[in-house]
Amino acid sequence: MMTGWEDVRAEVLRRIRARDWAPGAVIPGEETLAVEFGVARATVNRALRDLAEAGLLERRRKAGTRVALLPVRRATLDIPVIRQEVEARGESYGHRVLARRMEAVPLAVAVRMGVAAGTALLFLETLHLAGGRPFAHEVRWLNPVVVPGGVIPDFDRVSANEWLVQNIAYTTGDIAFSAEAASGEEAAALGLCAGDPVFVTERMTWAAEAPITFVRLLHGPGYRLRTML
Amino acid sequence: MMTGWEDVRAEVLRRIRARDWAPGAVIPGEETLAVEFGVARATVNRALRDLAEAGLLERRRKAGTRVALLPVRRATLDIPVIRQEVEARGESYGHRVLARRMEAVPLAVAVRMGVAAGTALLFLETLHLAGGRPFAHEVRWLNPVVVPGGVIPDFDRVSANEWLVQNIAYTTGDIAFSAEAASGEEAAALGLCAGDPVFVTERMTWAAEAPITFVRLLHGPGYRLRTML
DNA sequence: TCCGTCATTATGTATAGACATAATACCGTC
DNA sequence: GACGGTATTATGTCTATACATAATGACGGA
Repeated sequence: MMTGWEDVRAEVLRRIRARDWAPGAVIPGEETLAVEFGVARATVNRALRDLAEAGLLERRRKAGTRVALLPVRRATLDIPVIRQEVEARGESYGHRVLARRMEAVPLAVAVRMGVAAGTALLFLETLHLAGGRPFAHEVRWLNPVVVPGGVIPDFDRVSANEWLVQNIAYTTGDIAFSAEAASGEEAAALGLCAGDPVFVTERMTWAAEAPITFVRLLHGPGYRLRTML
Repeated sequence: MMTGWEDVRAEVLRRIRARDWAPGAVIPGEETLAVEFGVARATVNRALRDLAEAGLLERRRKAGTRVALLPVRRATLDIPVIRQEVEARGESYGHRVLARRMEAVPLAVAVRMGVAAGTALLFLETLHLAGGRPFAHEVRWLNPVVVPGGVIPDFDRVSANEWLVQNIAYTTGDIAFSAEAASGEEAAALGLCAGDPVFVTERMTWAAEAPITFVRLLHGPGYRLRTML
């Protein structure tokens, strides 16, 4: 029975997979489908919109809805706070602040953050532990200007990661992942050998056009970032 | 003026960021907000649902809507066909099939694919080129059973990646990313030295409970997987 | 033939009203 | 006080209708 927008979505998806509707072809309009399925147009709209958001349909006003020719698969990644990530593995979380000082940002970071080269920002180096063993190495530049009240904690009790999520949360930003060879210092911190491959996450965070923080997070071998399609 | 669900979403987001509504706190109900904003409840619902999908609100029937305590940031990754990815960089795409044969799957792959150990699947090894230079090295096991008509092309003209998207598309699956050291063979294919860090993408694809394909994709240094928050 | 204008059309969104559902909170019983 | 059933309630969804918007395609003038 076709009672709900998820049923409509399932049936539309079935027809796409079964090639009843060929890739690139225009599918019937919402009104037509609504009549066929015996539901309101709004219900069909909800179903088709959902499939369009997933990248399987392409919709344009007046032009209609067509099956995506080369569907770009869209995966959603959850970016948890590191403590949660560790605890989700059933291990105990801990962290050690290795460095915390005001420092002139290197050029590469200044460019990424959109601040003048040589600007002094708070530099933080932290080691995240899972079950007492190194889990991730974090290097962070934090813009002290944007902190409400101007009071920045020492991050001994709450990691910068978690403190930021709770205090400057609801921001925008971008993330990039890559593989690199660990430098001598990085390797030492993570208990690896220099040159070992590390999984690098670089994240830039903004709040209302103001740069908040730039983080570079290193995970040793064995780390996997997972998601469902 | 509060005329559309995006305006409602913007205002709610503003209040969350401004801490008018504290993290963890219950916000007013849909009906209340609808009256306050002068819109229908369905409009408020659309806005709040959108923010909940983004991970900023948590909604439960009867319990109401509350501001997420530790908002898990949700990033959406687009997984394009490799040819598109290369062409988007302004480089010309090409690929070479290095191996194509029926082969018993290794245990690790059999487990991941959910087939009996030793099952013979189609083994493919491909090198993807960008501007004539190695871009990615692909190792793939493909289940020939699921191919419509049973006819599998030689993938000389169209890469398996693209052929699958067009022919067995609209599937489910999962992806994992990691950093590894290149083996001698892998390094040779990509023009690297053994032990160099490579960015590894492993993807398992299913269609209606049947395993379709397992791919292991290696990108050399310099590759970055990017997304917006 | 080319080009700008305008009617057409499919999707996008808003609305009021209704019922469904899940989960809490309350209340009575033991 | 502990327990279990039930009323209450906020969200989830559907419907019918209406208008908004964008983009196409047809038409007509230069």
